[in-house]
Amino acid sequence: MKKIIKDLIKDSLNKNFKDNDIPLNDIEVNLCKDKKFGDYSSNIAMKIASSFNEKPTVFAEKLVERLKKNSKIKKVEIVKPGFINFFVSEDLKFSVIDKILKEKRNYGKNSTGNNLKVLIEFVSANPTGPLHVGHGRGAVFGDCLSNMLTESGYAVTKEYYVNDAGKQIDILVVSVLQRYHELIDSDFEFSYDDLYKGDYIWDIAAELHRNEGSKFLIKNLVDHNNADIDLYIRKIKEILSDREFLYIKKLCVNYVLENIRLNLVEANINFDSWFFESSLLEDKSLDKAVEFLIKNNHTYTKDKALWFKSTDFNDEKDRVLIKENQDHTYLATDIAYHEKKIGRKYDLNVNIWGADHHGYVPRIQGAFQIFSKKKSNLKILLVQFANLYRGTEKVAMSTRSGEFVTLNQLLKEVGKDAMRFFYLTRKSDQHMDFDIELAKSNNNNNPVYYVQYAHARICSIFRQLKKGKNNFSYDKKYLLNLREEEELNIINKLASYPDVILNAAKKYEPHLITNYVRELAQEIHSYYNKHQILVENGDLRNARLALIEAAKYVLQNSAKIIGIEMPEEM
RNA sequence: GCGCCUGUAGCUCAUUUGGAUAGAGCAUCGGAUUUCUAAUCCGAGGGUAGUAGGUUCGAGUCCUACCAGGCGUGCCA
Repeated sequence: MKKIIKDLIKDSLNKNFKDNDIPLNDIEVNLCKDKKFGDYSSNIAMKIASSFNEKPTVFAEKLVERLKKNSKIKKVEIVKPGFINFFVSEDLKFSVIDKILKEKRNYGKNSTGNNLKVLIEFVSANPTGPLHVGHGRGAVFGDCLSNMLTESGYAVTKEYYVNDAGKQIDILVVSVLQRYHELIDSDFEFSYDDLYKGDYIWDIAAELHRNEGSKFLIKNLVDHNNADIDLYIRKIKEILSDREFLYIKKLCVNYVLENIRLNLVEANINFDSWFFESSLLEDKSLDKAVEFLIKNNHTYTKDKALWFKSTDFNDEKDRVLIKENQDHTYLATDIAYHEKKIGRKYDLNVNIWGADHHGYVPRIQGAFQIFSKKKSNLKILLVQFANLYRGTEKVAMSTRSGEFVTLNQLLKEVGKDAMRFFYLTRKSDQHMDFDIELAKSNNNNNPVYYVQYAHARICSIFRQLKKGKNNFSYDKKYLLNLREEEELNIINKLASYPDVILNAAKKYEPHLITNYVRELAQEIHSYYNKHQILVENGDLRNARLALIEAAKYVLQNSAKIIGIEMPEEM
């Protein structure tokens, strides 16, 4: 829709103002909030009149005079201080319904992505425990963003980066080993400062015991009792063989990761790819990446540690890659991981991180730039935290106390649809409050049901139709019967859908879609309440059925992007 | 201290790359169903957009300062 008008303006500018270098992408066309200003407006005259030494209104006059006659546009008006307002012909408006009924599930798709390869990395939570609600927002955001970009013609790969090689995993292994010993001999009593103490640790220990019996019993394993955790880990590694330790580690990671994967599937999030940090060590990518940095003078040695000169890339200070004890930091493997990404030749890389990692951005962007040797095509999106509430009461969340609400608990309590919708109603860079009570309420407070109900009502009308003796038959000419204000409102809304998708994908803002679908539902409910669809007059009835059928497709299409169901009845 | 993010109705949030009269939901109050599902609709009240300046045809949106909150600022991950 917008494009048609844009093209018209472009055409006029090109023909009549040849000696200009107006970037044609700058032509802006917007939906009018107020009907009296028409359907669409452009501010182009106000923007560029000054460069022609003319008043915006005068310039607009000239521009409009020379607009090519077009049957799609009914009327063009100029309003001070220089808006050009377009009134679209009924015929063109109605054609949207025709288009939707033809395209069905494809309505709203666009090809701006041009089949470019995009890698979206998100969640990537350490496999040391179950996902909690803090991960939920980023997870749902990333998934919806993937859907949006797919809808816009990108070839999207969703990837989870698994940190299965660092110290945290060793701590997980040690935690499990201690529980394993307690399981075998109840006389054991360990302290768990700095270790993981969630119930799932027992489960993994039990699994280990189920599979291997008492094979890994360490006779003289003593409580680490606040001893340095690194020393404790090293000691256990000395007692067990490398193979044994690796075996237990794999078992732990697999257990936790499978749990995470299942949680995500329940939330309707499916990853295409799981990238393991450990693979960077196995295939020497880490060493190669570090060597490359050294060779190209991006590092220096200080205090027996190897530092990355991240200050060259607007970081506040330089960062350690290899510690004094010769262990690598997470930054080192992260850099190696991103080096790998470049080698995988994606046209665009998107990382979705929690906002608490924002300090990490310059480092990774810097490293990425070094390895890609050209303009960075890495986009790092930060998702703010969500505070969890039960009614007015804030739910405390701390990993320390082990008192965090898991994503799975949230899923069970509020359901997949409500959870996803809620997470997506706010702009991602905005802090948000997530009220569990509200999300699971079965009433009009809940926007998910509001939207789903609109769909169910439409379905219900078609069921009702089947019961009667009439059928729905469609012909474009029936549409001329749509004269009610509410009908035109819905048509306008339906017409703007592709622009919403386009815009949301361009700005990486899924909330535009949840907002849209809520607005559409509102128009549908208003219409439903005021007007009967199944009227006696056959032509009118068919026109109205065509309208709500089209609305149904748009509801379904947006629901698919949001990742929620659209039930036929409620 | 420094850096990043945020501040819009009583509450939770929108406001389409700066546009026309800043909009929804919740809550409050008043109405609507013999009719396709009332998980719905219609209406009312409610605003110095944190504060103060600046930029321009035009600012909630951009810039500066200050105030308030969140996060970051490890040889942690």
